[in-house]
Formats: sequence, structure tokens, C-alpha cells
Amino acid sequence: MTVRTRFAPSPTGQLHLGGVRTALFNWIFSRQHGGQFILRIDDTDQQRNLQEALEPILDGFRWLGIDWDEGPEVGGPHAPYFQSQRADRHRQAVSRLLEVGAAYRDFAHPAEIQAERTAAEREQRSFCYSRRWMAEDEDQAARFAAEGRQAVVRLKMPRSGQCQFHDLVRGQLEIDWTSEQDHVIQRADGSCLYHLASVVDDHEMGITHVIRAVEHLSNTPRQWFIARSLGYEPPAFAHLPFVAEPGSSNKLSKRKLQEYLKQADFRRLYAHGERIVRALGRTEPPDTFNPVLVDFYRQVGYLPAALNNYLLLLGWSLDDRREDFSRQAMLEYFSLERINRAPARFDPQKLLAIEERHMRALPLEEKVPLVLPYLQRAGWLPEPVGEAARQQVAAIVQAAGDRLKVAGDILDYVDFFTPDDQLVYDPAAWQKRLVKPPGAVELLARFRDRLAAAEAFDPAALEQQMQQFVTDEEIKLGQIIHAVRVAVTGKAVGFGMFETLAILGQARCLARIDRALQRLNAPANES
RNA sequence: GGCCCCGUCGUCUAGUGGUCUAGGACACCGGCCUUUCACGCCGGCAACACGGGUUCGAGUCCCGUCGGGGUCACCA
Repeated sequence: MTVRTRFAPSPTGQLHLGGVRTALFNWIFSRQHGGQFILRIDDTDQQRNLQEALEPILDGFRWLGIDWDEGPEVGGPHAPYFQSQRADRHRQAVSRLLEVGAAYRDFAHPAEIQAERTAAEREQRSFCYSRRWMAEDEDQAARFAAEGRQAVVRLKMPRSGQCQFHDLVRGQLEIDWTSEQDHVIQRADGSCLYHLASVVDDHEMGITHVIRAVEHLSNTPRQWFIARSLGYEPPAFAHLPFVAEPGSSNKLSKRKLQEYLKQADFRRLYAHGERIVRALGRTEPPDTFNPVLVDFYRQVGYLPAALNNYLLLLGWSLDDRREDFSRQAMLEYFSLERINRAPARFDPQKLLAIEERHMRALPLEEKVPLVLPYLQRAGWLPEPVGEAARQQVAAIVQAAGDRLKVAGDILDYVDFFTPDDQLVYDPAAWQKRLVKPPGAVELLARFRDRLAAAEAFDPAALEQQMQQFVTDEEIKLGQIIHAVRVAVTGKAVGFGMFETLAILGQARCLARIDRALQRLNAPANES
């Protein structure tokens, strides 16, 4: 039997972290069994702008490298892959359910059902529909219809015994049928409801394993009943724990962004992203720029492999030491049996830590192309990047080293791209390193002359140059290096000093130092 | 409220009756390295929800309590 799994999002225009985690597990499971992963769109007829709402979701999957064998854009032998286009099949299934007596036409008004429900509540017993307006045969149906009543189709659920099924994550489950209701599967207008549609589509698409969030656990008995009544062999089920929000056990929700922002770690995650997006000159509305949504990480420049890795660890683990999983390793080691049953909290700090590890492992030549689009979108580099600029960016990325945690972090190093006469000085650093220390200006001026005379301008030579200067002047390294840093970058912190000077090059270093000296010698213009 | 699920450091987790004075990772704290920042290295803090059983022995099995969550639609 070929393993076939599916993910069935409704086209909302957004890809939720919890959703992709589910999709990822489905994808891995099918891939490691040499099976297929199917994408089905659980849309409804009312859906407008389907394409617009679908595209971001497909983009998200593509970005993460979760590819689908059948579904939108690629088609497949079980088309259509849009639930709204499968209505005929759903109706046929309803007819069959009616034929075999697993469903009935119910002529009750919603208000009448509601009345029974409240009565049950009042008497403190669990609600169980009396089936008073159930049409046993055509005659009865005609009588109800003559009263002007309209019929929906309800499942005729068992009222004794238990539904027993095996869950690949939770083991054997037994649920009393009495706790179930006669769920509506078809409305009066003939349209079918999700549970019916889902079971029919899964079966017709040959889905063997339904791996989904635990929210659906309580839906399983009715789906199991539908499948069995239709003569299907129910698929294997695996219910994943949900992804919880930071700081509580509630389900992570995209709608609660404002609340999450009160939490320190989450705020840091968001602020980091915001800093990057701002540098690009954009202000993103919270409905798309939201760390609960996958797109956030793409915009900010996380590595898809890192996000995949983190999501994998949300509810699954291999053993007591291994945490880093490449695409290959995921396929090798993943198993449903090792999924945890308890909900896993989303932890921004851990995500960042995983991202850092992946970034560190990435060779320079792969980092540069990730970073270039940010520089271009910020307007710091021309659209076709010349070889010289490319080289310089590579040098910056190299010098940045571990400081570059996400691709967008490159925007922190604006000072390499600003014209020499527009460099902005950090006031505190300027004071501390240039104005306050006695003799700083003179030292800087003398070091400037050494730089001007320098023949080699690579980091090693520059370091030697400065060491010599320190010896000659009988000062400590700290007395000159900080002054140079502020003069040349405007900031108190940055890359290694000599790498920085080398990247800038002799001419720009001199220009910047000269400008700083000029300002230092003209107190009226003090920065 | 009914039904269902879950409960090991702050967080993610390892743990399938003895090797658990409970291991790892992230975070946090201290130290080292150091031209700043970041990295790295060393060390530290820190958990079996509680109560009963079963057993020679329980984080591990059973029952109960408590706590948290999910779900109870003519939504998907």
C-alpha cells in the first residue's frame, strides 16, 4: 500500500505556523515511505478571490520546500483538488448514506432543535436529539414538506456502544457513541458540510494516513462512522498536539498578536523583524507581518531549513541529544511514534538559536545571494550588482560572521553603504572615544597619516600598522582603536577593526577620518 | 457543564520498573577569551503537579485529586 497523506488548508491567504507544522509532518511521513503528499483546498462556494487567497499559501510551501505531488497547479489523477468543485460526489455520498440508513432527512426548524438543546441543559442531561422530525419514509417526508418545512440530512449515529479506533500518536481510543450527535451533513440547499466532504475526498483521493491537529480528535468518531457507513476502510489517524502560545497553554493564534507583544521574548522576535522591514522602508500591517504566520520569517530572512528544523522539534524529538536536522536527516529519523502528546509551546528564543546554527553552517557563497536582495530593496545597491560590489558584500558578510543571524541583519551594516560625507555618528560614542580622552584627536590625526602612507591595506597589514603605531607612541591599543572605529563607522561596536578598514579601503577610510577630524577641530559643529 | 486529551528544569525535551544523587538543548547567572559587539570555551542555577496503591524497588504501572487545554455549529 502506498502511503498517501494530505494537507487541506482553507484559502485564508495566510499560512499559520501550526498549520505548516502539520503539513510538514504529513510531507515527511509520505516522503519517507515513498508515498505521495497531496494538497487539497478546502474552500467553500462563497469564497471570492480564490486565487488571491491561495497564492500566499502555496508560496509559503514553496519557500519551505514542502512540495506536493497532487493539488493546485500540478493537478493529478484525483482532480479536482478544490473541495467546492467536488459537490456532486459529496451529494452522491449523502444519497448512499440515506439508502443504507446511516442518515435521515430531518425536517426540524433550527429553533426546534435549539429548544431541545436548552431543555436538556436545564435538566442537566446531555443533549440527544429526539428525532421527532426525522422522515422515516417518503410519505412522512411529504407530510413535513406540506407543512412548509425544509429538510437537512443528518447522520443517524449509533446510540449505544463505542467507537474504537487506533491513533498512531495516542494509541487505542474508545469513545461512547452516546456522546455524539446526529450531525448535519447536508443543508437544505443541498450543499454539504465539511465532515462529510472531507471523508469522501480523503477516500476518493486514496488518503491512507490522516495526520492532523488534535482539535480534530473529537471529530474522528463521526468521520469514522461516515467512512464505515459508506463502506470505506477508514484511514489511519494521527493526532498532533497543538502549538501553544508563549507563556500559556492556549493554542497559538494569529489574532492575538497584540497580547503576545506584551511578552518579552515574543516582542524581541517581532522587534527584530520590524527593524529589518523598517530599514527596507516598509511598515507592514499586522495581518501579514505577524510572527504567527510563516510569511514573517520569509520577509525577515530566516532560513527555510531552520524554520523547518524548529517546527520539527515542536512536538517531536529523536533522543536526548540530537537537535539539528537537515532535510535529509528529517526524512531519515522522523517517526510518528516519537511525537509527544502534550502541547508544545512556541519559543522565539529557541527558534532564533536554531536559526543561528543553520546560518553558521552555511558557506559564504550561499549567504551572499541571500543578503543581496535586502541591500537592493533598501536601495543601497543597484539592481544588477556589479562584480566589485558583490565582492565587497561578500567581504562584509564574511566579517559579520555570526552577527548575521537572519539575512535581513545585513541591514544593520548601513555604514558601509553610506557616502563618506553622510556618515552619522553615535553621539555617546563620539563623546566617549573622541572628545573626552585627552589627546585622542592628535593620536587619530597621526594614525591617519600612517594610513595614508600605507602600502598594503589588508587586515593583517593594517593590524601590523596599528601595532607599530602603538609601540611608537607608547600607548595602549585601546587608546587608538576605539577612536578609529568611531571616526570610520560612527559607532562604538562593529566587526573586527582591521576587517572593517580593509572593506572600506584606503581612500574611504582617510575621507572619513578627515571628516571626523574636521568636526573635532571645529567645536561649533560638534556632532 | 458533558465528553475527550494532556501534566519531567522558565521553555523544548530524554526517560518504556533498578544503571535517575533525573541527561541534553535554549534561556538565565558567573568566569575565561578579547580592540567593541557577536562567537567560542569553562562552570552554575533549575524539574518528575499532589495523594494513595501495586512492587524488594516507581519519573516509569493502577486509582483518585488538582491543574491546564481541546471540543461540544446547518464553520473549516
